[in-house]
Amino acid sequence: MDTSVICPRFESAISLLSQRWTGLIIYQLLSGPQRFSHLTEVIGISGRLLSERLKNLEAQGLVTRTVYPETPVRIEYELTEKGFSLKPVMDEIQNWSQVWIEPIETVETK
Amino acid sequence: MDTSVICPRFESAISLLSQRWTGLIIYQLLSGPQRFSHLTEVIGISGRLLSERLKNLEAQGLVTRTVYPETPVRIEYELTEKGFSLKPVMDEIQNWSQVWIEPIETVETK
DNA sequence: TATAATTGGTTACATAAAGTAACTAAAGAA
DNA sequence: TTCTTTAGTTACTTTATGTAACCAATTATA
Repeated sequence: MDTSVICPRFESAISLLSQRWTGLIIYQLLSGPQRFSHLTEVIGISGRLLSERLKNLEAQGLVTRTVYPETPVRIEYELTEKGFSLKPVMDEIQNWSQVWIEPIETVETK
Repeated sequence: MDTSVICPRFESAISLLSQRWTGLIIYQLLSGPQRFSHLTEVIGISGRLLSERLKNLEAQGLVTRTVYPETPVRIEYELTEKGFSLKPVMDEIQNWSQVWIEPIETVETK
């Protein structure tokens, strides 16, 4: 009987990316620090879940949260080195999608 | 106001990988055709969900299902070219995990 | 002074997805 | 006939996600 198990580190990494929205958030932050409200608009995620995901990502050291006490307050989320180093992963997903996903797949008119 | 939207093809690809277990199933099948029961054991997924995921993957052209009418019946799941071409994505996730994930990861995604 | 506007959230509740365990079909073996 | 094996399915519980209303802090406006 084959008792081999999938590499725990790989499993941990993929469980991170398997969480809904997390991949998109990281992908979006690759283009630079962004505010909470901007992320909700661009990604199409609710405040509730974005808040939860960003807290997780912060706790895992992928994202930093910076408060700028302006008026109104500005809070920016930015990838750490750990977070930014997922760029090659995102690039490969991008490459794959350009080759294998139809352009008109899942295009909605809201 | 910034009306830019994330690339629909990328979004489609990442929504595929964001589905729980899907990434692990593809990763596991990269090492060759495998049977239903073997996948459940190695991945640690229930029959119910594995069945559902494999149907999805087949419908999306990532996996093929082959019946060998032996005794007992043998059914093998195998990546198509489309499925196998996700290898570079998996490789990059693997690379990242080796660098950034602790061998004994204690951070939970709650 | 009271009201409004803006950002960055949180709360409460409904719905969808995932986890669990028992069950089934088919087909040959005992 | 009953048992075993593979490959699932069904019924039910628990968890995650979607939705919309609400809140706190801060400053501008009537």
